[in-house]
Amino acid sequence: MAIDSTDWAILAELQADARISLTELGRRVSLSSSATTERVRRLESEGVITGYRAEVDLTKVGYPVLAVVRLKYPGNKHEPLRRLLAERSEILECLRTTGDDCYTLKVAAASMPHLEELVNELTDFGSTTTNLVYSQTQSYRGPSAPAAG
Amino acid sequence: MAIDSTDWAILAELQADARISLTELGRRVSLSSSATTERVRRLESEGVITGYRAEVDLTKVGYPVLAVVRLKYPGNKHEPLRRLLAERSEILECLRTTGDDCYTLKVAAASMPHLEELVNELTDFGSTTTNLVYSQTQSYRGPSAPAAG
DNA sequence: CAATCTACCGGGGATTCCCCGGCGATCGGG
DNA sequence: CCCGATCGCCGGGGAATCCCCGGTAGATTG
Repeated sequence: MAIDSTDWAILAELQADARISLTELGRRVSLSSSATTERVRRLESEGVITGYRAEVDLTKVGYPVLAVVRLKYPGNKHEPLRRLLAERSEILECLRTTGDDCYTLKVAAASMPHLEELVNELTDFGSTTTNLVYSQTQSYRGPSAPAAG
Repeated sequence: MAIDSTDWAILAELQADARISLTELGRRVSLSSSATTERVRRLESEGVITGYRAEVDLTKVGYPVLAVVRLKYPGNKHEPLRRLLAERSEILECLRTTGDDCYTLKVAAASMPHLEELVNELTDFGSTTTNLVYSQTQSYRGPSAPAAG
């Protein structure tokens, strides 16, 4: 259950490159491949590692427009919204938060008309605030080991 | 350069599970392993696939508090902020956007005092708006193939 | 039609994965 | 102290996979 420094090293390596072999991973964290395999399997089965994802350049696959949309949704019926999220793969991320704007979404669109269409669909649920993203100063990264203890 | 439906199938599989073997990937997209390998290498070298990341459960590694922080930063000196982003691994994501709040950050903290400390550091740069995240309705996903054309 | 290019397939040696037994350290009880 | 149990780790061997090679079918060009 507890995560020691070796586990953190494994997590760091797999967050940097999830496709290295278990042999290479073991080499980097100074462990045999079988011990490494055992630890990775444990981290997976305990739900510490929830999956391995390829990271795709949105611009190169035809979604050059990235926006943050905040949704103020006064109602209480969240099912239709969930359905929209499932249908619309352009909605990359949806966080339900405290505060006035109860949802914060990250949306990828192929063009401004496409973005407009997406925002229109969201506006059915409440008032929206849309901000275009200039750049991703810090591309997504996962957690790393705490400084001490 | 162009991305056909087979490429999209490969991207979908690798976004679902980036650690499957190239043989298995080829099986799923109905291609030989060598043709699959060639396509994956091309997607990597052209920058379509930018990397492979393990996805980690933040709560299970000691960061149960997730927040969206918007930063209104009137100045023009972005270097100190970039340095903070590099130092502070708790800042998972940082988007520079249009609008009044020119940065939107996603922050993971071990506790409320820890979050307070992080927000304090950000407040050095400008006024902040912090929203705690209840739940991640849509966990992060990448793009998928457009409906038609 | 010949030459060329592209995308694909199949093969074989090197590498890796996966499951097994065994070793050393730690811990609690006799 | 000694024993038995447990845990994490190591090493080994067969099976699967990776990686690089040549070869083939279809499209394009001259």
